[in-house]
Amino acid sequence: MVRAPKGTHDVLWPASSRWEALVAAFAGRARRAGFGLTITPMFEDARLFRRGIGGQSDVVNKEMYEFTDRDNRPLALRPEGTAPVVRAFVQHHPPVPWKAWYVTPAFRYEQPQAGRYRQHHQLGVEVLGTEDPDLDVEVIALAAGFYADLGLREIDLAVNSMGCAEDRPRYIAALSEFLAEHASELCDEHSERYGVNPLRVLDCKRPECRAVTELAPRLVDFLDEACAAHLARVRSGLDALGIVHRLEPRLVRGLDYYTRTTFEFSATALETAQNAVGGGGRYDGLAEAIGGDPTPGIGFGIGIERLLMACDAEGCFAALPHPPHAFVIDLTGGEQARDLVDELRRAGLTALRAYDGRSLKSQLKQADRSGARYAVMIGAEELAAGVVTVRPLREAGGEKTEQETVARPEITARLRELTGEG
RNA sequence: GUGGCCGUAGCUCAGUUGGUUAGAGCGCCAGGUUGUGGCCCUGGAGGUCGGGGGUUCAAGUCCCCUCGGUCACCCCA
Repeated sequence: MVRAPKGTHDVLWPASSRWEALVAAFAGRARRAGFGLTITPMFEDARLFRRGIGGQSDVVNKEMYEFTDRDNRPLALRPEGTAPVVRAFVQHHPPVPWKAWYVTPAFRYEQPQAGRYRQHHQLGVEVLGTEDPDLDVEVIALAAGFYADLGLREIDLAVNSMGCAEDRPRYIAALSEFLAEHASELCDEHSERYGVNPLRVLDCKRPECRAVTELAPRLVDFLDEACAAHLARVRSGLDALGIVHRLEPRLVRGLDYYTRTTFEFSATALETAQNAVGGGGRYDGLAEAIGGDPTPGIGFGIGIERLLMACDAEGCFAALPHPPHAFVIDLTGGEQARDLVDELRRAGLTALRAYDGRSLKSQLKQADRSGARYAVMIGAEELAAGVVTVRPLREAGGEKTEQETVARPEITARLRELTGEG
C-alpha cells in the first residue's frame, strides 16, 4: 500500500476543523496588528537558504530537501518561513515597515519523533524596515496573545539578545577561551568539538554542559551600549504589557541570521522532548545577506502541530462541531432532495442529504450521525400534498418539540426561523 | 545519522510450549419495524497477520533482512 511519506501525516476531517479555527484565530490577531497575508513559493533557489540561514546550521547542512528541476536549477523545499518572506521583501521592496503574516508547511529531513516531523506547519509573522524595540515588544505580544486566545496557560517565554556584528566576535572569543579551560568537563559530544561553534554548547541540554555553561560568560554582558539599551527597552516593554518572561542568556537559536532580540516560547505542559512551540528574533543583517539593501527585520514562527499537542496537554482549544441545520431525506427518488438542499444552501443554511436511494431508516440514521438539528422528510405523501415533514433530531434548549408539517414553499423560511438563522 | 520499543480488520486489541478454516469490541452495511434516528436483538461485509527471505511436516507465533510507526539523542516549530 502507498502511504504518506515518513514523517508526514494527513489531517482528516473532522480533526482539521481545529486547524481552521487555529489559523482563523491567528489571522484575526495578525490583521488587528496591521499584518497582511503573504504567500511565497513552497520551494526556492537553494542558495537563498544557504546564504540566509547559514551554511553551518543543521537545517541547511543536513536537513534540506534539495533537488534540481529539469533545467538543473538548484532548488530546495522551504525548511522555514523567514528567508522566503525576506526574499520577497527584497525582490518587491514594498513600503516599510512591512508587516507580513503567513501559514505554511516547512520541510526538514529529520528522524521523526514526538512533535517533530519531516513536514510540519508554521504560522508566523515578519516585519521589515524598523529596528524600534517597541516593535519587538509588539511582535512578542502578538504571539503571547495568540497563545492566550487558545487558552494556553503554561507557556514559558525566554528572551535573550544575540548582540550585533561587533559584539558577537568579542563574546565568541571569550566563550571559546572559557570552554577551552573547561573542555574536560563538557559532555562527550562537545568536549572535543566545542570549537566548531561555541554557541552551540550553550544549547546543549546534557547536565555536564549545563553545569559548565551555567558559569560561562554571558552574551548579555558583552553587548555594546546600543544593543544593551535595545534589550532593556524590549524587556521594560514586555513588563509594561504584563508579559511574563525571563532572561535566558544561553538562548542561542540554531539559525545563523539572528541579531539582538531572540525569544522562544515553550509549552511546559508538554512532557515530550520537543516543547518549543514558537521562536524567533531579530535578523538585522538578513536582507543584506541575500542581496538586498541593509534592512532590519524581526519575526517568529509557531509550530502548529506542537501547539495543538500543547492544547491537548492543557485540555484547551477543543474542536467545536459545526452541526448542519438540516438533513434532507427524500424517499421519492432523489430529485426533491437535490432541489431542496440547493435551495437551503442558497439561503445560507447548512444542508446535507443522503445518496443512493437508501431506506428511510438508513437516511434518518445518517441524519442523526451528521449532527443535523432537523430532518426534512419528503415521501410520496408529502410530495402529493405539496408539503414536507420537519422532524427535530435533538433537543434544543432542553425543550422537546414534535415534528411538524410545513408547506413546501414555506420550508426555507421555516427552517431559518427554527434555527435562528433568519 | 545512532539507539530502545512496537507492527494482526477502518479503529482499539486478543491470539497458549509453533498445530484445523485467524477472533473480539467499536465502527460500517442490512434486517427485526414495506414511513421514523439514538437504545436493543440478529445477520453480513471487511485481513497478502507491514513486506521479503529462511527454519519446519506445519509459522500470526522462531531466525535474518527490509519498510513503517513510536520514543529518545542531535537539532529545531
